[in-house]
Amino acid sequence: MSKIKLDEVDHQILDMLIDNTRTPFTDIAKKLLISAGTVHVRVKKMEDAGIIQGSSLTLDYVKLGYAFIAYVGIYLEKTHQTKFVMERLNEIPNITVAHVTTGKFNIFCKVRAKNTKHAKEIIFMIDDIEGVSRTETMISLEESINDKKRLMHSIFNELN
Amino acid sequence: MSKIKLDEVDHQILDMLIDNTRTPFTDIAKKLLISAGTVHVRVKKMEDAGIIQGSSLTLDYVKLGYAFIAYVGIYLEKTHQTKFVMERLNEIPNITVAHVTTGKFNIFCKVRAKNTKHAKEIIFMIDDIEGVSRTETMISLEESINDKKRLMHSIFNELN
DNA sequence: GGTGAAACTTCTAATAA
DNA sequence: TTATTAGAAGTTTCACC
Repeated sequence: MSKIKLDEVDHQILDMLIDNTRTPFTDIAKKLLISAGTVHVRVKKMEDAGIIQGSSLTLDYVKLGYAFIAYVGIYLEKTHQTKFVMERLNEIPNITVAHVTTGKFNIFCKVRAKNTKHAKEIIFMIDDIEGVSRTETMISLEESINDKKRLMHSIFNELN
Repeated sequence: MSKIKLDEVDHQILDMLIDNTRTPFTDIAKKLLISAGTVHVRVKKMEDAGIIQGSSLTLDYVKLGYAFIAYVGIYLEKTHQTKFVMERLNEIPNITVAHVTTGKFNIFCKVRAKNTKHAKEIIFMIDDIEGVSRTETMISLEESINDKKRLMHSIFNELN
């Protein structure tokens, strides 16, 4: 939790690990002309500081039969039960992320499903949550994910 | 790219790796009462099949000074230059994901920024893209990310 | 398919600079 | 803070089920 200043070496380490978390520390060390022990200490420091929260696999959901993505905007009834609805949304595994938002919608979430029929079921589940007045669905026809590295580079350049 | 059937063992392996990609194969092997060699072969199989696309770090963007999230709905001009606009969006590192959608908006994207002022700059950049007619911003006041594991369990139970 | 062991590679913590 | 080093630990291959 302590404050931490990332230097160019930390940046390079993150840069390699963000692409492949299993990159051997010895490889990183070789490339950065430092020792593997140093890489180890640096990574640990960033973990302890909470900058690195963890690591996860990137799975191909399309190959797993989940090719359908939609965003659902949720309008709540006047008696805003935002917290309650957010909790219910979190119980649906197919809702990968939910946001309380300003603007048109009160809540906004991303749905991942097998197909249209399956998505319909999930959207009906959302409609059925107490406090939800109406929903508006936007179906994704094409998804383009930006490389995490690019945001990181942008962040890092500003931190200097 | 070949078809692959995931069994319970594969599922358990993914289950452990999705939480921490550096979980030693020996640990997984111990827990599943199989050999480390088997874990290795299974993981490789899933990588070769493309189910596992890769691994990445989860960074704490708030700690990195990027606490602002917004979704931006984009209306295009009649002469839909969807592809062109998507490409321009992908050049902005702060746009983490963009979707071509049905519904109100033509394109829909997620913006990660330092603060309101910074977000404004990014939204202006979007507005300035040729072919963009108008944008509508929804600021996230609260983000709730669902555990990847839960979607995976749901997917896996259906695959049986 | 899986195993177990060998050979190889990597990690990690202690010591030293 | 960083480097070195050496023992511990993990990975990967392969001959054999």
